[in-house]
Amino acid sequence: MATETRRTDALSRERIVDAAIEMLDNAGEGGLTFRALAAQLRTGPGAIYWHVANKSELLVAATDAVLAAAIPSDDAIRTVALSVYDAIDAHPWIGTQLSRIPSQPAIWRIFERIGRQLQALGVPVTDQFTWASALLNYILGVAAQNAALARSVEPGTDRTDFLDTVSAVWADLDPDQYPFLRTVASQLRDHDDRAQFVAGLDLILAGITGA
Amino acid sequence: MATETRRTDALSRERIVDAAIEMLDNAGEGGLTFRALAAQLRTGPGAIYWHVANKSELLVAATDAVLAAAIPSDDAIRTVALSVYDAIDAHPWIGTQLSRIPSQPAIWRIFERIGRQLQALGVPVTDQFTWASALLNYILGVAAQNAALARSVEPGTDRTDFLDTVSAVWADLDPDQYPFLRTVASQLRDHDDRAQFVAGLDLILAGITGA
DNA sequence: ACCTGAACACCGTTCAAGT
DNA sequence: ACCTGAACACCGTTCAAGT
Repeated sequence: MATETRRTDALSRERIVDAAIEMLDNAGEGGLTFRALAAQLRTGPGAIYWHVANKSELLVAATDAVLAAAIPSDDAIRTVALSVYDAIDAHPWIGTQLSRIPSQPAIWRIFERIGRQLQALGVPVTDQFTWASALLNYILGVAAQNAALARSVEPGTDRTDFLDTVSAVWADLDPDQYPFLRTVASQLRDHDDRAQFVAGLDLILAGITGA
Repeated sequence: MATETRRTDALSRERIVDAAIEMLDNAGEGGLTFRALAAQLRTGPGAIYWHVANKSELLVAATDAVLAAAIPSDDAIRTVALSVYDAIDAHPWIGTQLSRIPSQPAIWRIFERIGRQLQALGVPVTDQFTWASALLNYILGVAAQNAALARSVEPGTDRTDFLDTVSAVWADLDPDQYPFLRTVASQLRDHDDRAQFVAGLDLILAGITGA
């Protein structure tokens, strides 16, 4: 059995996915190109296709890798939820990915932890599946939504400037048509996305424990 | 003042957006092409750029048009929520769009209605903004997530077949690692996405009225 | 003012040819 | 078995030229 000397820069599915994640983080979704990826890995674009079927599969693999690494061993719903939130916040491109291909192994693991916690909370068996789904959907949906907002702000502009602008527009809307938006316009400027995420989560948890 | 005879097939932003929506509905996101759109409108691809800045703006306009048409005059949160859900269900491509560009006029209108309803429910002023955000995020996030699942199933395969497959995978998972998924595997097959959406919504509303 | 359509600068993906 | 990179079939977008 000959021991094989592996060159450290040998191509592998893992190295490809890692490089893809790095490119997505640095340059966003538009920055991930098979030509650029191949250049980074010092090979031709065709070589990648030996390890990965196509770009879609590569994006799924990248999303799964990031999420899998983010899920904590702790089962507490708030901990799991915030881990997922922070992971999507750090890798905003995952947001788009989630609304493209669901039911990935990493998502199953999140669902498993939420479900177990509901069991521990004494939730009736008939409600466990539905309520765990509500929590999972909330976590993924809201995190993705927030990532979208973060991405939509042009790299140059400050987040505060952007919120100021929208806030000003709200404050100027027709009072007959948009009384509520006018009322909360000032709150938009200073709101904390993460705290708001937790507040909504707590609302669902309150609904669960109150039942 | 000469009355001008307008040809019915004159190009306009509205006609372009309508044609784009039709192509997105028929062929999905990949089916919307400036060349195909131009052919449909019996013109060249360059003509579209006179009325629309680029593809991104066109997608935003299409999303906004569909959502604006879907929002009912009724203010009830459940009615608004289900209208949005059904609109995204009918035009799944909106799901991806929502997690790309937020804060569109149509979304403001939804937010406005939710907020007004919370005021009518007697929610404290300090909680109105946060809780309206939680509801909006839930509605958009979950609807987008469900649309993704609907789209991910290949046109040929039946939804039931797909859920059967995932259900079988869950039932076969390691009992030590995935006790919960194994328990609910059978429920996955027969669950109703829309009912589940409402159940989660009611959980949030219960949390709000219980506070 | 508005439309035309060829042309530019890219893509993802394939595949014969290499090692 | 794995890699190479030219080539194919597309894209979004631009722009000189027309009306």
